[in-house]
Amino acid sequence: MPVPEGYDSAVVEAKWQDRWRSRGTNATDIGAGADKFYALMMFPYPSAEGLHVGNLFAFTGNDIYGRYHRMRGRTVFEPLGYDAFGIHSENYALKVGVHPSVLIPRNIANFRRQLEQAGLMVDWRYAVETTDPEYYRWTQWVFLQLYDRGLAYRKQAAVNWCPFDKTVLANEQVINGECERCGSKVEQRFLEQWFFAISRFAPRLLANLEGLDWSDTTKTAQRNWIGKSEGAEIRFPTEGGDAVATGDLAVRVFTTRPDTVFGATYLVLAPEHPLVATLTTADQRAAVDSYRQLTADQDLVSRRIGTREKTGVFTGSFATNPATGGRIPVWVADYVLMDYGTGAIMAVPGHDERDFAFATVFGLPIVQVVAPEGVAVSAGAPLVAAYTDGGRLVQSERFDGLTVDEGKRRITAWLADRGAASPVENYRLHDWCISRQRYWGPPIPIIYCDTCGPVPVPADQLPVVLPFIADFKPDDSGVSPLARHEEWYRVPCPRCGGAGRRETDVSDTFLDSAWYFLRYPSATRTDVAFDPAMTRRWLPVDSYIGGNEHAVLHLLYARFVTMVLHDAGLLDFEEPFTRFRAHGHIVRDGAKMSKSRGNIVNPDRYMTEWGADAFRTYLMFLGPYEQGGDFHDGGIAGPRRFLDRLWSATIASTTTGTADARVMSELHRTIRKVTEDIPRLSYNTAIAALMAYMNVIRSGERTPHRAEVAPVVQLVAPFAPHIAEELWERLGHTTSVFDDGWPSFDPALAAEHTVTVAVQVNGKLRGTVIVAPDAAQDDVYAAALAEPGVAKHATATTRKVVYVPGRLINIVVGG
RNA sequence: GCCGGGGUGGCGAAACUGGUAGACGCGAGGGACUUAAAAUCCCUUGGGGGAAACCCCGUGCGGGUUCGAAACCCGCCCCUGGCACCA
Repeated sequence: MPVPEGYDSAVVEAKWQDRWRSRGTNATDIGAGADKFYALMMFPYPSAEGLHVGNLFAFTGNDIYGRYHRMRGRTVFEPLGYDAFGIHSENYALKVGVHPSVLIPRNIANFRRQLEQAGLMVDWRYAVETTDPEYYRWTQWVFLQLYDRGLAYRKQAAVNWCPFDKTVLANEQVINGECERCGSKVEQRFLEQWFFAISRFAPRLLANLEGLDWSDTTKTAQRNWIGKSEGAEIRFPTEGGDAVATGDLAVRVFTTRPDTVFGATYLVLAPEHPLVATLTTADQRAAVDSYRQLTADQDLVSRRIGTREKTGVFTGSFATNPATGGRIPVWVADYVLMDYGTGAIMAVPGHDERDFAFATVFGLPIVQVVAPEGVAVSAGAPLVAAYTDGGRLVQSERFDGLTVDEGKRRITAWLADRGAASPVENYRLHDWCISRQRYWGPPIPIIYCDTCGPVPVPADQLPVVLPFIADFKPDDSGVSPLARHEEWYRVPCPRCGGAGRRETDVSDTFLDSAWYFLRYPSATRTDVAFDPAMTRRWLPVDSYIGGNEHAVLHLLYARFVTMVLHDAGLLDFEEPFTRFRAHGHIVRDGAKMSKSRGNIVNPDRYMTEWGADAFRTYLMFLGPYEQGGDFHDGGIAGPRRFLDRLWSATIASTTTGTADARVMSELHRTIRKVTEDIPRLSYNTAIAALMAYMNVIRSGERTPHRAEVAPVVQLVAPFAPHIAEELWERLGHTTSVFDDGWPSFDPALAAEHTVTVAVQVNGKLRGTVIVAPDAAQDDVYAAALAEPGVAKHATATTRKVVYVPGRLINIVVGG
């Protein structure tokens, strides 16, 4: 075999990246091409550290999928952009003392360089940057679409407040109840903030999941997050406090266990519950007020994750249990949350762990009303713990003996007849707070006017440009950074022309990413957010790939925004992502690769040393794409050697004579394997099959025939696009390998002529026989017994024979 | 605590729908080529026993179902990601 010219990845990759640019190979004709395929990848946050191996792993997997579909004849659109607003950029900018408007373009340029070096098939003409006013103008427009439909509203909500820095903190900036920057104790403050009414869409968001081709883990995560629970709302009339009562003084509680109402021995209201003030008696007022003050002062993080020790106070008033008619006390405790259900519960300490703990601390009565099947309960027997399992009702008067499920139905119906209850479905999903008291985000397009109230900025006045503020650090003034920019802050009211003030909050980054996939095909349009025709053509997204850390928030918000725009008549579909697959994560030293863990690896070095193609192939070979893999420097030599072999085999291949029939049969099996593995994202096994085939065509240092290697160049192309282009050209083609189709396999050629059948005796492997794939059981049985190793063990009478054609024969002998 | 994902050679992993466990790669050992080295190529490589033929053991642990289990069922242990008083 002649010594072939070596494979110089640097030269090949530079050459083809140039060619792709000059020939527009990666540009999609989004207005024309047939059989569209929108291959979307979650866009990255362009960090200052640059692209890391984890990003590249994710992008490469999407790129392979996109390139594969292109080779199969579809018009593939693979756009990419940058999610560059948000607290990460802002905090980093503060840390290094460079303004984010300077930092971000620099980071984006670096990302772009790295992404191009990696050989992604991205059509950069449609790149989007969320920080570009031409983009966030439409983010603001999306806000107004929600506002116009009554889906954006303001309400008081708690934020973490640092009294020293005089600023709002995100939950992750609160460490052990203290400000991460100055260490002072963080408090709760109530601010008017903007919310999107996503909870109204909870039933639809849940129901639509059914029809989506998404990773099961992601769907499960969304279902849990939406958190539907069925139960009843039950009214407990109260006697009121001392004050002369007006209005309805009944406490409405939500419960999933109406069957246990006979065991409800007290009520608990959340500290923020509106009835607390009315129900509190003069005797208890001081205690209740100070308890409410205490919970109000606590920061959100401690309130949420804080100790599970139960605290609370008695209001002094009583309610009537509508089932027993008994008089039960009404308490206030922070273990009841105002923003779930009705903000009040009926406490059943016998059958709820939290209520049990509370009742134990405060000496409240505990009554057992459910007992395990067949267990008798005497009224006085104390429970040592809450009994939360199923069983039959006891001490529940006429309902005794019913199962828990029957009890739920019958008791709810019984109470409903008397106007004391109604069946209710409750959702855990909360409305989406989009206000951020920050600088680095798109301003919320609202102007406050003393006479007109909040007025939306008219669409033709968008964007509300984020003003340049050199010093955007929070200061002692206690106002949002944007409020300090006087010329920007003071504007005339769009409605009456009077004095107005701009909203100084910016919106959540999740809003930027909740619609970016709609923007890509229309990224070049300055007159609309998304062009109707282009949107009909390209959406919904055919394949969306991203990290499962966005399984709930981002994916849910994107679905919500799409649903709203659909209802507004702006989109003709209501689910944006037909198919979604979560990729795994690259692990290093036993932990997910992430900035916070400080174990990130910059891919530049590897791409320079081994080539982008080898590095891409290596990353995909590490492990199953949907599970991720373990990054270790050593392994990359294997994929690189594979490409070296592919190179030399292709260069040296001959056109004289004919291809070896057995090699060709193996080739067709390999084509089949790779063709089946790529759509399943089983990239590691596809690569393994290609490597195994290379071992076959080169075994015994034979010179392969061109027909044996040419299809391999095509099969490798999605993984290692540069070398594939180069070899394809050297094979005499003038068009891109990505426009020359995908090899098809011939099932007849791929079929095996003989198969090795495992022979077991009593389940233990005792030999193998080589037979035709469709050999009859009797023939295989005879052949098996002719094997000495088998005959030796199969001496007793054969009782049974199990034959799996092409696989195995198991001879069961003896008695 | 709850909900996912996982546990297979020295290492990363493979195994279709229950059918020869360890494909493919890394590393390691041996050999060829070379003055030598690198590169490349070939062979070996789960553990134990045996001169060999061959035998036994082996997919986190303990049971079970089955002709047959890495895969299914029951009960545990460990690692990992997310959620977190959701009534």
